[in-house]
Amino acid sequence: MSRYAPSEIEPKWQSAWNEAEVFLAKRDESKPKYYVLEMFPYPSGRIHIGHVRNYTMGDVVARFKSSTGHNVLHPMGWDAFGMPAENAAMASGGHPGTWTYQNIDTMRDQMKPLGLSIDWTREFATCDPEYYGQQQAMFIDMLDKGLVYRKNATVNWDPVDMTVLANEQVIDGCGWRSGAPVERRELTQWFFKISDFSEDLLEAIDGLDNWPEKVKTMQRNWIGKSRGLQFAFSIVDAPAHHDRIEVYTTRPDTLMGASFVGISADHPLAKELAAENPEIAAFCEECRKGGTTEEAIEKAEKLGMNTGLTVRHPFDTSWELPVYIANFILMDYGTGAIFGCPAHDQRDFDFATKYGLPINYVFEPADGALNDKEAFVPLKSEKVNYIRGFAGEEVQTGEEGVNSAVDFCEANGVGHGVTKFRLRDWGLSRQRYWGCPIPVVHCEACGVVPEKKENLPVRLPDDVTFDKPGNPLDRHPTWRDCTCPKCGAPAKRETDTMDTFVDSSWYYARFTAPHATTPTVKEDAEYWMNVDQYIGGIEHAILHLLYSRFFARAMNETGHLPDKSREPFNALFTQGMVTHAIYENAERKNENGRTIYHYPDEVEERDGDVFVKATGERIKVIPSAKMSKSKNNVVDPVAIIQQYGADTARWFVLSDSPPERDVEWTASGAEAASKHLARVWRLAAEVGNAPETGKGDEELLRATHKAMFEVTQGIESFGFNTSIAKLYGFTNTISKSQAGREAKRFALKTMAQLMSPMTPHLAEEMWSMLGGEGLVAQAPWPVPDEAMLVEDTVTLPIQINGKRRDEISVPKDMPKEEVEKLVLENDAVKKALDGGSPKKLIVVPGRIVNVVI
RNA sequence: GCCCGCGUGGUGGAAUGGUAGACACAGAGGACUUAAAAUCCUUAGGCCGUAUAGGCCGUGCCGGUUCGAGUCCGGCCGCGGGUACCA
Repeated sequence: MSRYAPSEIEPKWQSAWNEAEVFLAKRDESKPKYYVLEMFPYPSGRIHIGHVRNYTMGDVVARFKSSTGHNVLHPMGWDAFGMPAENAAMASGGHPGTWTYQNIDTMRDQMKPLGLSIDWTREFATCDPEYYGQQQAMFIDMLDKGLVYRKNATVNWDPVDMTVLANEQVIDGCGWRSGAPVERRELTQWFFKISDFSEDLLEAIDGLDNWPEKVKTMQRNWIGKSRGLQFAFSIVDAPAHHDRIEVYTTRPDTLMGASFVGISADHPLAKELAAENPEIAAFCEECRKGGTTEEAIEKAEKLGMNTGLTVRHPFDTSWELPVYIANFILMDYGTGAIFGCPAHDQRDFDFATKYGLPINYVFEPADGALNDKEAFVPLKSEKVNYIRGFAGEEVQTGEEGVNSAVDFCEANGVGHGVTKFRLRDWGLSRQRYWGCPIPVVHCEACGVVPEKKENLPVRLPDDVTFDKPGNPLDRHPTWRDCTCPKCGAPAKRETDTMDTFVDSSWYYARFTAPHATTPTVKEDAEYWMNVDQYIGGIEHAILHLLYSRFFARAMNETGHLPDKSREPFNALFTQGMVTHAIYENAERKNENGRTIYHYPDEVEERDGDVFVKATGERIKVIPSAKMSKSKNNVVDPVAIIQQYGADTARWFVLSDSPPERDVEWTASGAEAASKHLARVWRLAAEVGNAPETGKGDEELLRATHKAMFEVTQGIESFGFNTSIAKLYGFTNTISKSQAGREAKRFALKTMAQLMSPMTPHLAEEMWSMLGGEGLVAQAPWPVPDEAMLVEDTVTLPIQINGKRRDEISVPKDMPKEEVEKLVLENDAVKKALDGGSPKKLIVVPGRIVNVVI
């Protein structure tokens, strides 16, 4: 072979690894274990470049850890339940399962050529009955422990299709298929009691030392611990059943600025009033319009209706406040009722302005004047001057004001201080087919009864159709029919399936014993857990990671995970997303009136405008968005792999952009990556041409040790792009070096090792060409000799008043005084001083000198 | 709306509070070649300048802290992610 030929060497080394079972993970108490996990993919159909980036990063870590003496577990599986499979079945017939397993086969075939160091014997899909049956077993254990319960919750209801919609299926407040305005409707649903763990989940964040600060901040805010006051307003001329309205407030210090009380349209009082008053009933209906997302509710126009009722202010019974029903108050949070203080809350301010309610300022800036055109909402940590305060100092922080107000109210019999969390219980019911069936039975006599464990898995039926909207399990002629596990009487199965977040909340634990007949196996979980390095997208910062943290706790309490695994991920790295422009057809919609999106390779650019190649239709380009199948802006890496090889693709996705940052995908550069790898290969192939000994052996040796140090540092800190930059530099050094054969051979063998996590096939090829022993994948990582890293002289830049003017070269450990002397003799410095002496002379040893004049 | 990020040459980006632009892409110029491909070399933030002299400006915008700010603090602007049924 006379040139770099990835299509020949890549399959060759992949077989060599397979034969040597290099990536097979076996328990081995003699070595420290290391569990690397990348968030498993949804089998959407084809891998995209974001997958390549994600899994290559994990592979670099896995291979690096393996060569530093760790027993590595690096598995792969499929997050296989979910809506797209049902959508595909609706769009083109067929069964979601067939679609899913075909996608998995395709994607596995696309991934394997990448040469990832994965133990494929542990592969599973969450839609395998073997997996979801164990999930059902855990559900039953959690039900026994009181961690699961049923209550009412709101869903998006499509009144035309008579079906529940996912938030994604609500577009501009309307159902995606019917186009009808969506309503919020209550349904009895299953919940996990994640709120039992609010405090624990919050406090334990402090211990997550190797998690990104931003993720921890987001989780803290999401859990949202707040201290406030819960108290009741008594109602004037109270209707039957309701003499008081219980409210919760985080700002009791603003009680003297209250100007109205607002209740949710789903509040029991609102419902009672609606029953007698058609106008109120109509308004409550109006409030239920629109989707369930926080965003939709927050952004919707704030509407209220005066109920005609009034309540007494707790401090002054002659002061009456009107009671409004308002569309922005959620029954799910707090008590479903608030008091409004327009002076210090912008939303309340807008509401008060709209409905002509008074605005009474409670405090003003400690220095400066109020602007009464808007609410005054300072940080809670900021000192303010209370002009209508009732507890604590006149000038105090908002936080102090709140605490004094709670104490005062408690002392005066107005409610009590309570701690609340924003975090709500996790609703896991889905009215859909393609998910894990909730293993319970509804019996007329016994009520809700869990299925017997020996009857698990409760399998999804295969004979289902998707020609009608709604849940096929509900329509199935016989699947629901069963007998009560308790009394044996005829009963009906639950038709709700589980949220797919349940599937992904414990897969990391299942990988430690993927084919066991219990959810986990004690010894395996004990050995392999926790995940030492978890890698995934920042888009999962809250939901997936929080649910997983909860689930690990629940599994611990039901005996499926050891105590140490209550926090399952020791270290987390959130890689950036690969983004790409979205190409929206500007001239045409599809038959349902929906926007048409085009794939990147379907369009072309002409004179600054973008057109569809086939039809010439104009395209509206929406720049830089997360790659998403529904927007068709995914880039297929298979062509790159076929043209240049896996190593080029791997090298390319790691180089240039820092792993944590989003990257806008551009295809230019793959060619250059390939050229570079060919150059490195050539250097290795030509090493024999070098003379026996040469000039610069010592220099090359030093450069080699420096490369070991710098590349290792990059890998350890997830700076793969900088590691690669150093490898480019090292390549240039070798290429220019006049050193002899042995020095070059050593440099290139080191190069092979340092490149092996990123371009493992090329590394093996070089290793074997250069006479390396065994597989480079199993060779120990090169460790630099500290003595070779020390530089004798350093270049010190000289700044004058903070601007670089000159530089001097001095021995590395020259004392400060001598450096100062040298600096004062420097021409540029002398010229600037003009005979005078400097105001200040700053010498930072080994770094910089600054002369202040 | 709210929470969390990000913003540096034509482009991707580098830079423990210490020489801004490493390393690369695209570009320009050159060598080799009958030619091309491949390869190698040189060059490059902007402005002024005959300039490898010298000077000024420069990390989204405005201000602050510091001997020194891309980096820390405050306020804006723009973009991205999440917002509990997309995964």
